[in-house]
Amino acid sequence: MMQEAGTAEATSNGTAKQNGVAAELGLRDIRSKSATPSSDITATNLMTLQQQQALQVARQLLLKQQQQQHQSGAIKSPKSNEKQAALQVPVSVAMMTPQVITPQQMQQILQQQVLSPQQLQILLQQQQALMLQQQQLQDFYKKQQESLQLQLLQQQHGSKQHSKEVSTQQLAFQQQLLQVQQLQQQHLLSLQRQGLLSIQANQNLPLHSLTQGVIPAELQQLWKEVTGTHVKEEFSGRNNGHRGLDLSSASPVPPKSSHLNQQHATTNGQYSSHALKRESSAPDEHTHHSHPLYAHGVCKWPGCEAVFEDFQSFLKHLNNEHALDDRSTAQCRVQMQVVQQLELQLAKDKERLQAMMTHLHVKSTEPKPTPQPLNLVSNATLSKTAPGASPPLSLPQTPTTPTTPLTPLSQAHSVITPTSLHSVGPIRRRYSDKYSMPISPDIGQNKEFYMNTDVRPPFTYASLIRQAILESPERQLTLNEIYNWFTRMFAYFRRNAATWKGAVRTNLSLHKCFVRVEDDFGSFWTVDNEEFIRGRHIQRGRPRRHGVDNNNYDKLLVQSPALVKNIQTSLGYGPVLPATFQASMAENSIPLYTTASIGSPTLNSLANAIREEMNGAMDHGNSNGSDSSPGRSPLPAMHHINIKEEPLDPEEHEGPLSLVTANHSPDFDHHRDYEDDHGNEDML
DNA sequence: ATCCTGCTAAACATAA
DNA sequence: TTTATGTTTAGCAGGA
Repeated sequence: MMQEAGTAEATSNGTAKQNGVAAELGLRDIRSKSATPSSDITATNLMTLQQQQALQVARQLLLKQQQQQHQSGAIKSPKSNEKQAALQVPVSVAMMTPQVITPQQMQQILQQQVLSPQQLQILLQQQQALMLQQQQLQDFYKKQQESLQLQLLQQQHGSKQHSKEVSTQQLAFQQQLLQVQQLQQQHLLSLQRQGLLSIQANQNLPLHSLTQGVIPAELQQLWKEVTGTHVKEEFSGRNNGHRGLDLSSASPVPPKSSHLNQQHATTNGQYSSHALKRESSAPDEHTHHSHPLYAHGVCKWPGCEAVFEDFQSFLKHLNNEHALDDRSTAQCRVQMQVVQQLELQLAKDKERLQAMMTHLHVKSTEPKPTPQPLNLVSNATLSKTAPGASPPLSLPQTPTTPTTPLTPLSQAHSVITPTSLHSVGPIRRRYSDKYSMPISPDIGQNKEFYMNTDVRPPFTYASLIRQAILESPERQLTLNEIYNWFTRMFAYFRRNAATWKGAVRTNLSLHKCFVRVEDDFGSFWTVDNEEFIRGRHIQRGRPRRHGVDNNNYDKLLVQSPALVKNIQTSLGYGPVLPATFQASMAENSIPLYTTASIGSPTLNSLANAIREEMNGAMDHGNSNGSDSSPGRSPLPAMHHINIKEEPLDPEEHEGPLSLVTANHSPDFDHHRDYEDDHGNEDML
């Protein structure tokens, strides 16, 4: 798996939790058999990883040498399965973690060998003749598929960024870099390999694989050919095999390859469309049993994994099962999209990186329009321990190439100042905490960023939930829809589902601003903006009595859990204050940030108005902004709704405006009224 | 240091 | 019984 689903995600919080459940959501589909550490890499891990990979590559080379010796003479009967197997590991490893191996490293590694580069070159060529062909095909293909799926699903989980010393911006930068590197390296490696391949003699290129790293235009062309020309070709009884698209007609063609190789040699890793075309027109793709769709005796057609004894039967299968029909066409299209997606992603990320680099170098004070988190930088992994790092100045400003994973850090380090951003993301900084700042603008601005980057959004769950609900056409969502929104909008929430889903549920219950409504079709959640403004915090429930404070409460409650509610009730209301007063207290007890809305309706209105304004469009229809509004969110007119929960919560009325309702009887939801206790508590 | 708040885990309840 | 959905509480950690 690209990323260990269950890995205990060190939450910024420190409460390291490991829900093995993890990532069922976004990852569910990714069941690649090969583990790729490509993501979830901490900064430090990166280094070790890098080293390991270097070793792997080196090992790989050694292996090749050995084999070479044994075989004296590069004969390519890819039948030696053991060798294949032997090589398989290193190769795949190298491929799987391309993002860390820079060309320079490769070079270095090569040079470290006992042999001269030239020798190595030769060796490599021969070896490639032996192994790489199939190997590469398979691995690369796998890799492509996996990464694609991964991207589609979770748009790459950048790094995990546990380093708490880095500013959030740095992290964003780092992530960006990683992403780009990943993509670039993928590209690079593929090209590299293909380049190597192309050098060797007597080998025809796995054309199909080429397409995987090719430019969209090329793909387009290809697709055109497939969809358009192909039919004709079929009729003509000729198979101009288009890189794996020739399946329909792929008739066993008599081997003859040398000529083809020539072409490869000329292209040598460079794939001009021209070259591709010429190559593709060569009808002998499967000559050496090296059909791109056939590896290790298995049909590599997406979704197929049929096993075949020999190449012939595979071809038969190919023609029968994967002929040019709707299904195959669709699959092909998907594959193309996959590739295009990758290309696109790469282009995008490159651009983004460029912008970031530029920005950082220029130290421009202006916010860049780049998709990096604008306002706040999220990042959950950052911690305040960062102070040390905060004075970025100190760090060496080593100019580095984007290819080196870590450097960007230092670079970023040196340029990014905490002040440059709205705030240094402490851990998960809640964006909307102290101010009912709508998160929508921020989300909007950084939408793409959050969608693609595995960073924790700096918003509280409550804010996010609210956002999700308000974004919906009906301003109401079922729990499941809320889940979906989370996963859709944030890469971060594509894993550890059990954790955040639980948090979502908890928040829904806990915050008064979320109102559960039932209709004929089930239940859904709406937002009471009024409440949201007032005190989005633990309104709903009992007083917050845990923690250092409120010990008395704890004691009381602990003694008789069963009586908790009663006790609280009596404590809260009875003894202390008149109901009316309590009501007002309740209002006041709401955390300070709501001050504006407490007390006078006027103020509240004002606050509300402001908020409305800030929120812009998204609020319309909801609370009419009136203080006295039933508060109960936008009940959809269409259904028969039935607000289950505290339909007419007393507080509702007290609302901002006041002390009125004081007489909430403990009848309905005792605990609902406990905030009053809370208020009292404060007094106590 | 204290208090407030958000997050997470967990226990528990309930309905499908 | 299992699963999804809700509710409530405890404890931890960050921020003011």
